[in-house]
Amino acid sequence: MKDSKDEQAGPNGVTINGESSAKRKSRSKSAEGGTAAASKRSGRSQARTVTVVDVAEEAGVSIATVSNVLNRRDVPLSDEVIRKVEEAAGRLGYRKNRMAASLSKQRTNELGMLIPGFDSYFGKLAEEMENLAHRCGYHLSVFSSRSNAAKEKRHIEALLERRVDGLFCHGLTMSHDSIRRLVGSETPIMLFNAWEWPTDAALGIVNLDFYAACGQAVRYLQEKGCRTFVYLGAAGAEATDRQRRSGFLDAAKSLPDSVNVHVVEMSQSSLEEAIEEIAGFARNDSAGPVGIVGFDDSTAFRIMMKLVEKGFAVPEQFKVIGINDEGYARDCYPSMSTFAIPHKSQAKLMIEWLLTHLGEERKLEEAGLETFRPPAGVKERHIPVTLVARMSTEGRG
DNA sequence: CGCACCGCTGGTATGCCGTA
DNA sequence: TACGGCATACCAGCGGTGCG
Repeated sequence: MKDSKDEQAGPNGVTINGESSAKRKSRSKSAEGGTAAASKRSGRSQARTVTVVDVAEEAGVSIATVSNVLNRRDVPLSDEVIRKVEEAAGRLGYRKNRMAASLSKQRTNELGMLIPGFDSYFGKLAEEMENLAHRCGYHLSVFSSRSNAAKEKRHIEALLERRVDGLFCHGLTMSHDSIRRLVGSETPIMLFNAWEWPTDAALGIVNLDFYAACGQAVRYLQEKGCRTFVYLGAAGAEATDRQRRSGFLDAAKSLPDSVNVHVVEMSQSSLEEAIEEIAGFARNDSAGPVGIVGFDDSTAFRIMMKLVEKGFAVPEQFKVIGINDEGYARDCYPSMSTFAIPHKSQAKLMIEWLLTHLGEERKLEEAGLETFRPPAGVKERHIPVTLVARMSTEGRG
């Protein structure tokens, strides 16, 4: 569909010298009873930017018609008027004043997003979200907080001061009560990767299902002949770790009693100490290979490389699975099995959920997206992640 | 002097009514 | 039907005014 708003943008700083008659007319009312401050302000704008008033005058139509042409294509308009307004806007280099429009509509068409950092998965997710938001006529501002509660508060305050129409936040470091007090009820907030968060803290929560993934990893390793299972924990990551750890441990409970299950706390021991401990499992526990599930790719990768360096065989003695599907998991040798994160479907669901809530069904449709209304009472959705099997569990083919 | 209150300002969107 | 014209709302800050 043709979008006049995209075409009318002119060179920045295009100005009109001297006032239009419509402008003079509208100003004259206040100027008569005007204050000193008012005349000072009007004197300041010797060169001002192009407004709808100028476009209306240039096109020979009313301001209402300009507004209708540029914003409301559903009102009856002749092709001739549309053409005249679009040409006038183009000639003058008219650029919509978002601040004024927001003031009038009580909508800024701005969305805010808070992520822990721009690296790997979060960067990809933010980029996808920005693309989708743009397609729907929204602008997305993304801030990174490095999981620092004070920084989170500062960024959220800044976004709320900009009157964003909605917020996307990862599982924050700040308390649930703090975010509720901070955001209030006026601004809808979508949480993502917010495990263990109460569902009433947000409009909705979109979580990646790492619990199921870690359970799947255990069963998959069992099928591959593993009799010893190790989870490489990152206790410092709190809820993120707890979700993966409980998925691993709960799945391990359903394994036969003869298997051995261990958790190695990576944050509490050096890499050498961790390798020593893990190597011990291979010697002591069983004749089968040891299955290792890492908290993430980075953790799994460091352990796998160290095992190879020490002369252990991957995947014959140790089978390793990470989480995140970082580029190096594919490119290293042996290539590492991992879980791919469907950041595109996660981003799509979050945008669709929030914009449906904002009543933007039409924009979603125009952008080729769908509306999303969760069933009554449902406020949390899980996005499944996909196992990508590679050499570290499958062998060298 | 300090304070409270009022009116005005910026630019746009939109509803309603009038008119050709 | 296809416009024009007008009024109003939106928000935050500033200046003016009146009062104690």
